[in-house]
This record gives sequence, C-alpha cells and structure tokens, in this order.
Amino acid sequence: MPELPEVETIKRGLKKAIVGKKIADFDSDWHKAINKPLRQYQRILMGTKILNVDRRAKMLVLTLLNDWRILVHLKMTGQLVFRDKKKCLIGGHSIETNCENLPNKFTHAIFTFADDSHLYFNDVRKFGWVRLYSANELAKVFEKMQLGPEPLTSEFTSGCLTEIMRQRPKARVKQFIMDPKNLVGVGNIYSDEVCFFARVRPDRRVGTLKDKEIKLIHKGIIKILKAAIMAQGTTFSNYVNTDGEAGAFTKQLKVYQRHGKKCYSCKGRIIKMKIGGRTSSFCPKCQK
DNA sequence: TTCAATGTTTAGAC
DNA sequence: GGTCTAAACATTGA
Repeated sequence: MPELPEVETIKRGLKKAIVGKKIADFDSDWHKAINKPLRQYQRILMGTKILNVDRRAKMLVLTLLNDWRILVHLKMTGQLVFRDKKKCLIGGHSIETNCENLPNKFTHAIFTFADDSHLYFNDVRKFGWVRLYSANELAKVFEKMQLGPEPLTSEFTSGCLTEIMRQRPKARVKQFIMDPKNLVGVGNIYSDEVCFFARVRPDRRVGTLKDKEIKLIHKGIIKILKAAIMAQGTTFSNYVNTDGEAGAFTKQLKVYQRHGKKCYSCKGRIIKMKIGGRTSSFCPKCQK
C-alpha cells in the first residue's frame, strides 16, 4: 500500500541495493506503463548507471549517470521487487510475497543490471507507471503537478499548514490532507489515522478548525508518518532468503478499516462514511 | 452479481 | 473560480 512511508521504505531499501549498478537491459510488456517507445527506453538506459534514488511525494526518482531520470509511481497496487543471487527486497503492494516466480503476470517493467540482478515493477491494476524524463522535462512535470510541501521537511510547519488551509476553508479535513496540492504523502490509510489522532471528524470543514486542532493535525501527520516509516510501512516486506515479514504498522492502526469494531479509546463503535468517494472510518464519540 | 480496494486526474453540474 | 460527484484507469477478491 504505497503511501509516503511505504515509498520512503522502498527508497531506502533500493538505495542500498541499486545505486552504482549498471543497466544492461530494460523490458516492458505494457505500453501504457511507460511514456516513450520501448526501443527508446532501451537506447537511453543501456549502459548507464544508477546514481541515486530519491522520493518526491509518493514517487521514486532514479537519477542516472547520463542525466536522465526515471520516475516511478506505484499508485494503488504497484510493487517493486529487487532480486539478486543473495537477497530479495519487496516493497509496495503485497501481490507477491515470495520471489520465486518472477517475472509474473503482473510484471510490467524489468530492469536488468550488468551483474544479472533485476528490478521488477509489478502492478495488478496497471494504474502505476515508470516514466523516463530528461532533467528539464522532470522539472516541468513536477511544476505541473503543483505539489504541496513534503510533510517531513522543516518547511512544513504548523504555520505553513494554517496558511494552506486558509485557501480551502470549505474542504473537508480528510480530503484536504489527502490532496497532494495541499501537502503530499498522506493517503486514505494515514488520513483516517491523523483525524483520529487529532480527535477531529474527517468530514469537518477545514474553515471550522480551531488553532489547537490545526496544531494537532500538523503534529499527527508528522508523528504518524514517522511511526509508519519506523515500522517500515503497512505492507512492506523485506527479507533475505527467509520468510517475508509484513509491514508492522498494520498493528498500530487505530481506525482505518476498523468500522464496526470498538474504539480503543472509548469502547464505542467505529463508523464509516464515504468522503470524496473514499471510505473513511472514525469514532463519532472521540472525534468532533 | 455487486461492491470496495492503497492514487490521481478529469469532466460536468451547480 | 470553488466545490461537489462520478467516472476513468484495470483487476482481484470478498
């Protein structure tokens, strides 16, 4: 389930695994997963090296020696798997939790490195993509996305959040924090958790929030994202020739997908509600 | 058979 | 322009 903590976890794992590696081949079986003809991908990628792996919002950015950039978005059901002779790293959606059968029918892009290790991009629903851009193109692409601040940087202060909130007073809290134009990285899981942390109903209008509540939302976003990164996300598994281990944050979820169950805090029932087309779970007693 | 699922964009209505 | 909803992408699984 790639939200910011999952993508950050993948970034860290991948950084150790592929930086410095030389690309020997690239393949894709789904034209919509890539943004240029396959031949062009191969021409540009073959022989170059991975210089760095970064994250922007929920995207991964691979910087290449020849100054091209690869942008990867896993969307809802994407997964990245790195495999060499000794180890296997899986990040993102839990499609495959073992590395035996790769590529599989969900594999839509494959990077082959010169040492014969591989990076597989798998996606059940085919919403995700792997794009290739020059440094200039990438800058323009980012500009067009109009992304809000990264919540885990010093730029994201509670004053900064208050400022952005002022521009959308009618928006509902959950939708507001999930919109990447306001701030990036928070999706359906963590937005429910942040609302619970701040004791605010997800359908509250941003304009009705008190200063105290805004501060709690700000604190909650940072605290929950950090905790989820510590736990390696909600579905990450990372293992070396042994059993896979699910992302540990699942155990810390307070409300997400817990509708019908008892609130850990007041023992009342968690209810659910559709907000902006997405299911939101919250405790009507604890959250006002 | 129907519904919901981790993300994001876009079209149309008011 | 703001804000709402539904739909689009494509597939699985309950």
